[in-house]
Amino acid sequence: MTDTPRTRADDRTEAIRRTTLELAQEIGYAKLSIEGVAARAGVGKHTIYRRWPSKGALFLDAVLSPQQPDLDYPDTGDVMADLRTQIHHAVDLLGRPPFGPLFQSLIGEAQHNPAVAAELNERFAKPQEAKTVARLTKAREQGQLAPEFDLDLAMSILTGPLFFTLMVTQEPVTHEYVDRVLEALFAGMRPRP
Amino acid sequence: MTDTPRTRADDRTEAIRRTTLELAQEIGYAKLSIEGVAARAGVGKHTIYRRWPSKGALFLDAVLSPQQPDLDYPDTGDVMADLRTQIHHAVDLLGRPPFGPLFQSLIGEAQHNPAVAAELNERFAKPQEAKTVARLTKAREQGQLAPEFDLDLAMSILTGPLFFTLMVTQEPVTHEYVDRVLEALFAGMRPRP
Amino acid sequence: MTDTPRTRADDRTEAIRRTTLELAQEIGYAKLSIEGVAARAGVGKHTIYRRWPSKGALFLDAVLSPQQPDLDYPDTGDVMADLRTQIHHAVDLLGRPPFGPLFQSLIGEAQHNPAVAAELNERFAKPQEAKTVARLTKAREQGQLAPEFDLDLAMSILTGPLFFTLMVTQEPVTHEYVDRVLEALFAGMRPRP
Amino acid sequence: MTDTPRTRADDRTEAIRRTTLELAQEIGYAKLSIEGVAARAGVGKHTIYRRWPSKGALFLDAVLSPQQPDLDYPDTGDVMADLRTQIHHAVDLLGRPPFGPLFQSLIGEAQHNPAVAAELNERFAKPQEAKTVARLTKAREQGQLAPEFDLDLAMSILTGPLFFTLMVTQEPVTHEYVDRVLEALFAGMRPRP
DNA sequence: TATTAAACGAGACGGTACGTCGCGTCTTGGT
DNA sequence: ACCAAGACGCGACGTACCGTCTCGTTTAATA
Repeated sequence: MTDTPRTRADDRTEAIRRTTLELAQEIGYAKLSIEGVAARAGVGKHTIYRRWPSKGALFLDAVLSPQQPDLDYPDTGDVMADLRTQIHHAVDLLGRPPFGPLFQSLIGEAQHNPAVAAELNERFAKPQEAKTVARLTKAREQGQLAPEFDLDLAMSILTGPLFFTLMVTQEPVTHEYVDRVLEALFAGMRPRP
Repeated sequence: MTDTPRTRADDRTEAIRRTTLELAQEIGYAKLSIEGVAARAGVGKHTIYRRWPSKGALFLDAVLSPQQPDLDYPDTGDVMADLRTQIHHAVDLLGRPPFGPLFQSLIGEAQHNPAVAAELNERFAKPQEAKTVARLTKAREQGQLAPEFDLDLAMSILTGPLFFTLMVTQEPVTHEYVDRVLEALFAGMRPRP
Repeated sequence: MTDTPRTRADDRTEAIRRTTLELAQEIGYAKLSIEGVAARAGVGKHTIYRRWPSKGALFLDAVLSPQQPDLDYPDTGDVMADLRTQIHHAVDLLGRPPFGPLFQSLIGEAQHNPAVAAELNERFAKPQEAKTVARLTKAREQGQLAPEFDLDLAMSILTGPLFFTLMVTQEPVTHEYVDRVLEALFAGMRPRP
Repeated sequence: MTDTPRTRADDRTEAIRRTTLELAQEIGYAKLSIEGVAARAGVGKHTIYRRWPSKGALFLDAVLSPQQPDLDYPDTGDVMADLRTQIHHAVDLLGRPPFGPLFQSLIGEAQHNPAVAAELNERFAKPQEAKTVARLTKAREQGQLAPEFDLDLAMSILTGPLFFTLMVTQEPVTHEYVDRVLEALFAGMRPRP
């Protein structure tokens, strides 16, 4: 019966994260400031700097802490269908408010700040990759995937197109679009004999 | 016999762009400031603000102006080989100093600044897509591509994995890695009958 | 039959002076700018700089040109009454809008700008002093003034108190107040035997 | 046993005042800038703006703080002699470097800035007037002054001429000139019977 | 009358300073 | 002893004018 003792420090940490998210959603990451978060949270700036080294780190923690965003894989036995379902979820979460813009800013920040990039990788990309690889491994064992398919490339190939659209062309991504991408990836570009 | 009249204004614009690139390479985009560019270029701040609305816009223009980065497609008749060559070039340009870090920052900035995102699209993504689609169209006509292959997806599928690696996982991208991705894309994930 | 030929240059000069006065009355001397005058007058900045070396000089000219402010002395034969009348006029002109604030700013500017001070002296103070001395000389000859009264001091003594009130204490100056000052100056501080 | 605790804030305030005076004496009030004071004092601009609302207010405080300029009245029993002495002191202080130019600029600034005018009055003109009136009251009681002499006018009449000369004609003021003015004020302009 | 030089409007330009904002560090005072 | 509150040095922001400097375009006086 171990209850989590919820220290005062924990409460404050949580409050700061919550305020950060609120503010970021209201005014955007670019206009977010530690000064503003401290004021809104009723907290001294020192209390923030004691916990996070930079605005980027605070933001990343605020965005990734609340929930490990639910991007787990279903397993219905049909890998193509499961991938489809999962990527639809991903698109819904990452491509739409309220989470979408936060996530977009987070990746933007990672381009300027290596520490943020590293932590983003550790806390988001790698776990996600692990899940993907696990699901694909199973699929391959069941013969639903080409046996020579290179699992190291899984994330790049499956998620890369999605990110490209979200971040470079910045067009809205629909389920239908995702389906077309998935279909193309499965079929391959090479003409069938 | 059209001579380019090279007005004084043009010269200054060029000088500012050049200085911006220099400074960005020395200290990085994050520490770049309009004040700093103005000082180094021996130019009043207003002269910069008269031309570009923000640091991001200036930086984008400085990065994209010098040369339309040479990412044209060769055409040897073998589309797979040509794609390989072109993507190798892209990786060499976008993934390595001096251009790589600049480009990375540029995409990062686009996540915070819609105007930069739009111009990045207009001046970089769309022209590149047009070239890619043109090359693939030809290949499809010659039967080197599955006839049902969806060309609208071309950029996402071909370039997406590359961007994902450069920007999310931020691992170095080798020619060998690109080759494996390309091979997978061509073959498809589906097991061969 | 000399008509004044009113060249275009003269017209422009006049237009700039007029605009300067207008603007000064609207926004105050402190916020007045040559840039603003040029824009309002529909005139290039050069055209102003060609005529006046500084904002102060322009302002002085604009304030003092329109009319030699009518501060002439009446001569009814009674010097005390005439001084009274004249100083009432002076107070009405210098102590009240629209001219009062302009004049106040002008003297303020003269404290920072020697050229303005010199011209203010030449065009305002000295002529005024000449008139005063002339009137007092006549009065002394007619025995209405102590024969040993030192005319060099006339301006300081007669006008000084007025300026002090207008510029240092900046209280409103009434005719009644002026009368009391004049009476005191005439009577002297020394007790009568 | 009250010791003055000399907080850090007090020290900084004093340092800024001192620097302001220094700079003003070196380059003049017109070229003085808050930026310059901050740089010289090794202080952030905000630290100045937190204390004074404008360059004028800072300057006034810097000029008037160091010492209540010693313009007290002696009391030898002879009011005429005492006034003479005091006004000589005033002329020496206000009409000569280093204090003279500062004071002149201060009054100039008061013409543009009502807040400065008000504080100048409060901290300089009114206290000075109080002293003058006190001394004259005593003199009147002792019969050295015309019993009907209007003490409300004292400052205007005694100091006005001095200010007029210092600020409008801007001629140097000598002790001898002051003496002549004083003599005239005592005697009055009216011819003796 | 046609030519030409000057004056002109417009406004770009290198500067300086403005007053504001937020950074990350350091003090202070209250609980 | 910790913490909110916020002062502090600093650096950059974006703006406003300064006084100088091209630009074409009138305008008027000369050839």
